[in-house]
Amino acid sequence: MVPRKRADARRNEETLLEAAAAAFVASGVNVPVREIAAQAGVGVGTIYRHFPTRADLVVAVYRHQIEACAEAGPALLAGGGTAHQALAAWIDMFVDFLVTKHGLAEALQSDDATFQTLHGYFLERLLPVCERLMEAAREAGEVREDVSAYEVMRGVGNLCAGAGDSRYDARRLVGVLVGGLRVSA
Amino acid sequence: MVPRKRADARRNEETLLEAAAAAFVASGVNVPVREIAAQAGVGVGTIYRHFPTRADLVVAVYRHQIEACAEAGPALLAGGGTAHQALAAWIDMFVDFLVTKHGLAEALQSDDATFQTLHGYFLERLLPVCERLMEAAREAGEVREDVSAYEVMRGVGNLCAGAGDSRYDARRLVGVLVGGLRVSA
DNA sequence: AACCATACGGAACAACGTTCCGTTTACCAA
DNA sequence: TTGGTAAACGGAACGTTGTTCCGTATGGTT
Repeated sequence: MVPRKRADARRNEETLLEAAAAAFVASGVNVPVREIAAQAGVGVGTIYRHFPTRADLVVAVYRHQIEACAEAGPALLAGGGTAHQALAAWIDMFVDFLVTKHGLAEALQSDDATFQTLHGYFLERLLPVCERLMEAAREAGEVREDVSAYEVMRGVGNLCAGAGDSRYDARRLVGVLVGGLRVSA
Repeated sequence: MVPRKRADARRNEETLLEAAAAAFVASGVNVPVREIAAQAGVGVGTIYRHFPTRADLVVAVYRHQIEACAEAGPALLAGGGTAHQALAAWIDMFVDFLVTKHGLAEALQSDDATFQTLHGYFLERLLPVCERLMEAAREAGEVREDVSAYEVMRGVGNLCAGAGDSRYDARRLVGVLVGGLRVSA
C-alpha cells in the first residue's frame, strides 16, 4: 500500500542530492538553501518538501559514507592487531570523513535545533560501533576506564572542527587524544 | 591631545558592558544585539559605535579574565612542580574560563569573519604564554616535540565546545589530551 | 479527455546583523 | 546664562538568511 512517488518528485530528489553534494563541497554544509535550490533548478519549497530540515539533507548526502564507517568497525576488530589499534584505525576513518566535509564537524557540535537530527543520526549509527571497540580495548586493559565512548566521539568530532587551518593538524591532535586514552600502566 | 569622551558616552559604555555581561551569561555570546541594546536601554546604533564588532564586545567583557590567565602562566612555571604539571595547571585554568562562558569556545573556533578579532586577541595574548610553558616542558623532555602550542590551544578550545552536555565532561577529555602530550618514554 | 491528488515555484514572513541619518545633548566659549 | 557645535544617540530601514504557505502546474489514472 505504498503509493509510489510521482516521477518528477523522484527526479527532483535525485537532482537535489547531487546539487546539495556539490554545494556542500563548494561552500560547506551551511550553504544557503536558496543556493542549493538554484543549483538544482528548483524552488526552495521543493527542498523543504523533500528534506524538512537541513540535517535530513546532510544525512541523505553522506549516508553511504556513514554506513561504510559503521561497517568498518567490526571488521577492524576482527582483523589482526590489538583492540587499541583497531580503535585508533577506526577513529582515523572517522576523522578522514569529517575533515573532508567543510563545516560538518562544526554542525555536529552545534546546539542549533536544526542539527539535532544530524547529531542524533551520527550517534545512533556510530556510537554503538565505538562502544564495541572501546569495550574490547577496555577488556584488554588497553584504555582508561573513566572515559566513555560518547565522550571519545564528541571529543574527536570537536577536534575535527576548523580543519583547513594549515597550522592545525586535526589528525595529529586526535592521535594525541587517542594516545592519551591508553592506560599508563 | 586626546579629546576626552563625553560623559554620556562613557556612561553608556559602562552600561553596555554590564548589560552584555549579563546577556552573555543568560543567553550565550551569540545573544541578539537588539537584546543587549534593550537590556542596556540604548539603541543598537550605540552598541555599534562603541563596539564595532561583536568580538570587540566579547573581548571587552572578558579582558580581565583573559589577562589573569595570561599572567598565571609564568607564575605557575615559577612555582614548584614539573613543567608538564605547570602546563596542565595552566590549561585547567583556561578550560575553566572557557566552559563557564556559553558559546565562547564555539565562537572561538568559528570561521565567521566577525570573530576573527576574537580569535586574534586570544591568540595574541595567550599563545606566547602557552609557548613558554610548552617550551619548558619540551626542554625537560616531558612532552612530544611534534605538537605545537598553537595546536594545543586550538585543540583545548575545541574540546571545550558543547560543554553543558551532562554526558560530556570537557575537563576530563582535555586531561586525556594533555596526558597524551607526555612522551611515552 | 478529464479529473485530482501530488508536487512545484516563489512570494511572503520572521529573525537577525548592520548601516545611516535626523535628532538630541554635553561641552565650551562668549 | 546663553548660544553654537561637534559628539553621541535612537531606531527606522536595508540585506541576508531560514521557513511557511498557497495558487498553479502536472503526472497518473479512469
